[in-house]
Amino acid sequence: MDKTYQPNTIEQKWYKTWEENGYFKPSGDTEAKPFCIIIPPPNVTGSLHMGHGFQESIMDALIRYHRMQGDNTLWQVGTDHAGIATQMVVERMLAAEGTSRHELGREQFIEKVWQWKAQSGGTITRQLRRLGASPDWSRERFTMDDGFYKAVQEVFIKLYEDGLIYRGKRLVNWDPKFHTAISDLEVLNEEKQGHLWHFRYPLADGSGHLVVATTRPETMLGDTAVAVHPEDARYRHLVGKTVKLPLTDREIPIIADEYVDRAFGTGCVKITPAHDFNDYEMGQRHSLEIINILDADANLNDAVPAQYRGMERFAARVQIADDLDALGLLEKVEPHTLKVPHGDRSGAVIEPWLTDQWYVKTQPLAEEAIAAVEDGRVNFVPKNYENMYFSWMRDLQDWCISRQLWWGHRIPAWYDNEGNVFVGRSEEEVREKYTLDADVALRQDDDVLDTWFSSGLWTFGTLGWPEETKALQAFHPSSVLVTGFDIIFFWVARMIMLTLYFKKEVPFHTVYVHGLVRDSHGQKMSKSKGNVIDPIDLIDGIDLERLVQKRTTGLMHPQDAPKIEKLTRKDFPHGFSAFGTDALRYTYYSLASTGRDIRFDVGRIEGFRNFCNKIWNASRYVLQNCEGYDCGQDNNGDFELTIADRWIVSQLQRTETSVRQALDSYRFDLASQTLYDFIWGEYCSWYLELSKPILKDENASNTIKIGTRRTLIRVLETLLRLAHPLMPFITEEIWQRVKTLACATGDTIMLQPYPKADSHKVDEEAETAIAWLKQVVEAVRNIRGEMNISPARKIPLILRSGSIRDKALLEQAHSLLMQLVSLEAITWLGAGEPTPTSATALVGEMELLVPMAGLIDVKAESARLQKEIDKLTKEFQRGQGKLNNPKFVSKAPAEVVSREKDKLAETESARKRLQQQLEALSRL
RNA sequence: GGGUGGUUAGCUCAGUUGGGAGAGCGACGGCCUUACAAGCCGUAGGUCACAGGUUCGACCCCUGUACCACCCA
Repeated sequence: MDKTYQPNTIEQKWYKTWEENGYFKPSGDTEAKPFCIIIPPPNVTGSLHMGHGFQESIMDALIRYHRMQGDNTLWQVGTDHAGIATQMVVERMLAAEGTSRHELGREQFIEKVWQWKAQSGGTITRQLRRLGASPDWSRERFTMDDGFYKAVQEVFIKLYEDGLIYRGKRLVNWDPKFHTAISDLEVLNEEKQGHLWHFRYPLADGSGHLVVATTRPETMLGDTAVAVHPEDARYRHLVGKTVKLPLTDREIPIIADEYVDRAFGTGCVKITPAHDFNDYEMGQRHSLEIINILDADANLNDAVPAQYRGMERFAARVQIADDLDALGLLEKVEPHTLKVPHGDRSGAVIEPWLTDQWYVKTQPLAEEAIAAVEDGRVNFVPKNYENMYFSWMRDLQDWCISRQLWWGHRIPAWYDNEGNVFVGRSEEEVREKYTLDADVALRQDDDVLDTWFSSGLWTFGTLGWPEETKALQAFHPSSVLVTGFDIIFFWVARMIMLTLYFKKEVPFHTVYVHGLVRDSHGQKMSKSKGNVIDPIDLIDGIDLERLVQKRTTGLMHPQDAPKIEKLTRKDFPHGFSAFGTDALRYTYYSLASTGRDIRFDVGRIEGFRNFCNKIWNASRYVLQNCEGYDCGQDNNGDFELTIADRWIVSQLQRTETSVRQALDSYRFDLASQTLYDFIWGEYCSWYLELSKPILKDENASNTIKIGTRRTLIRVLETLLRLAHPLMPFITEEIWQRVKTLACATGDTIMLQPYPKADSHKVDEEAETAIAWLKQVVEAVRNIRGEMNISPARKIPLILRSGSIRDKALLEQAHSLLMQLVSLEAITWLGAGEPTPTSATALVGEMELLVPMAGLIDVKAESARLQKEIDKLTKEFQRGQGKLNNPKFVSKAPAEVVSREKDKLAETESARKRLQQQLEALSRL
């Protein structure tokens, strides 16, 4: 093995092997438990960001964990056509080429999109492979492939036939940039500083005026009423009268409605049913006229007086305010903060606009979907997301599913010239179904479906539905959905609704919700902030100049480049070294505590790269000492286990239990921590060191040496399997080298059984023995360290006042101790023998003495002792305070009290001994 | 305005039935020790946001406050 761990040389090699050998496919074992994860489909033309990296790493850990447990495991993979996002990208490309989709026409445009997909569609799946993700690539799906389109059609038609999809003219959220309707969820409300204008509307009878307050003066041209609260004494007498709407020749009524907030503005509001959701509702209640004054670009249309026609909406706002002012109708303008709706993709200010759209009636679907979570058929992890889900589901509006886009699933509906609607799989089927003559002209709906409509069918659509396939039978419902909280409404809720309706079962049993990946300062990663980290750069490494370049090119606001460059140079003065996939994945896991966002700190990935290196080198040590030797491969051979062997095996059992427990409860952070502690803290730091004296000892028996090698190699082999779901590459690379020595068979670690604790191997005797040994070692090391005794220098150790147990333990550990702390001799001081002046430490009742002659400075040792004594004194006082409290003694459980008493006695005894030692030193 | 999560070492974070505050990174001191300097050994550093309450005992449970983040209206 190379001396240093080089991830790049092993990762791609193993991935290729795995994929070529079909290891990612389900075992197909129908007796085994099924385990299935359906990937949240990334945008087909997208590229991997930190959020993906995190999410895919979690899924892969679960998949590998279950696969190793022998489950019939499927990770279903696929990509999403991402309607708006993809169309936007292609339109931008066309614009750069000086053309547009309208010039190309629908068919050619869609052809262009497919070309773009063919060209850039492989990026994300290639990157998934770099992460070590192990989905069954042979089953890869795309939301626009033929089979999936069939599922989408079936669902649309069935819902339509069942009366759950309808077409209607309503106010929708209109995106004037993309010229499409969008759903409520795709609208982001941003707080903005604006104004509140107060305008006078003259009463038609000439008896005065009303003052209305509005944030959107331009819509006044579409006002069809003025509303006041029915109990508002200021205005009650005016209800039923009319006002003359300024700038127009219309008279509009004054109405009373509970919805009016008396405290807002003047308590009089203008009502524009065509351009405000609340006003629309009120218009319905009062049968008001609806006057649409905007066109698809959100410019004023021909329904307004001539001088405003064609005017841009925000220009019109200023103009109308000015004109009213000129007429003396502007009473005042106040600063006002308001929520302005924006399209999540376009960023354009959204207009409520009256159009014909398709809707899903959600309430009947929601009821069952709520019940499924209430009764535990679907569980959220962490649990508190269920409340978020409930509160949204209980207040669900109908879902607008039509989009005025070209890229997507075209709505399977046709119209005749009279505007009658026919829904079916194709024009032919529609003609047959509705017995339409050949001479009836039919035209298909131009719109496509919301991308989330098709994503909603993802769990069963990818498995072959509407065919009753074997995969569908075996793997649906899926086991776990791994997703971010941000798409619980967009996707999770809709999947639950649609799947329950069509499959009569839930799409998944568990929803694991992870947090957002942020930068180390807690900022969201975004191109415009220039703080994006590309996971691939962490794997392969990138130098500072290339990183700066990457972050500062293609910016929406090029003027930010210097700021971004400065920040980048400050945060990452050396760019990133090539940390490798395993280190990256391990970092994700270590940060994956539930219910909070994660701040990605590059310092941590370095630590885990070092951890990989540690495993690498430990394995080198083990192999050096095992290859070519008898490691007990012959299970019947003679071998003998030392206390250290029994101890590490015992610790391994406990680690196996904890890691499994952590993975079963989605605590990847705890799993990674537990493994790290065991591998580095116990196996490497202690066990490998403990093995050295034995393997080097020429007097040690062969059976003991075999036992040690056997333990070295078998514990290593086991921990590789234990770690494999988290760090697939390095574990495979090393496993291939150790498997034979450890008597494992098989072609890949991927398909080995996942380690399971054997409670018979838990050995408390060995654990106490090694715990004692560690205490002694640490006490001597402390003296060495504090006294600056060179590690190379051998020192004598004298023991005094030990118990029979101490003596027995020493007997057992004598030679190990000699080596571990580099001693020249260990001697027991007999009763009455003179004590040399020494540095002192305590292990229980036993005193450790390191004679000072030539080694130790009295002053330094006195200071060290004093520090120890101070610590003990504090502890003593704490304990004494507790025990002096009669309430504690009478009310606390007896075992707590007695533990406290023992502790106090120990502390006091230790303190006294050290005190004596200190006094002895001061007499010198 | 309603809701959720958070506040623990300089930084990033653990801390599950309430009973002596932990890790990694960073800092400081010492080591090229035959697996590993991407390492080893040692050390320092915390009124667990604040204020009350419950309790013999609170980082943990309850109430309130402040600040941060996010969701919804």
